[in-house]
Amino acid sequence: MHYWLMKSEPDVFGIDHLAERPRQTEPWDGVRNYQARNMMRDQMQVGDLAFFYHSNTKPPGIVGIVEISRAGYPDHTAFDPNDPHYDPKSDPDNPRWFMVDVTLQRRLARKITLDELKTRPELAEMRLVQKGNRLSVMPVEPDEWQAILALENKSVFP
DNA sequence: GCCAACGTTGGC
DNA sequence: GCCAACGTTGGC
Repeated sequence: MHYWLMKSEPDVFGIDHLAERPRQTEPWDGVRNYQARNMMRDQMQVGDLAFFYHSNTKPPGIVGIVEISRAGYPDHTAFDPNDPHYDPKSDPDNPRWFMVDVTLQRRLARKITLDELKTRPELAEMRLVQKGNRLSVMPVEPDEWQAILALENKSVFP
């Protein structure tokens, strides 16, 4: 059992989109970063939980929790020349990119913003708040996971 | 829209 | 194997 954080731009695919999908489940496709791929391919397991993070929006932050409902399998969008995530170097016999399926578990009671996470001393080591971080899929330590959940029902950051 | 901080590519 | 050029991410 591992904890994760997964970023998506709400204009492209946000938590509202996930909520509208059949069984509230969707493949997490289009990831084209090797570190992120390795985690999805090798480490994510069915039953793992991940924070759903909205990036490139105002303000960025965590908006929900998803469960990994299918472990790593080839990202077929890499095989489709008409797909924006097409990668000619990936082929079905030797796939380069992998994805997992995520299922919405619940929305958070409120958005926990990046700004708020940055103010918490207990989260100072979190990957998300480190300078220059760009990973779209990253591990979350169990104590960080609990610390973030504990913020959910506190009054909104002043 | 800007741009810093990466990550990838490809010539050499 | 180095590294300059280029492309992308994502906060601001």
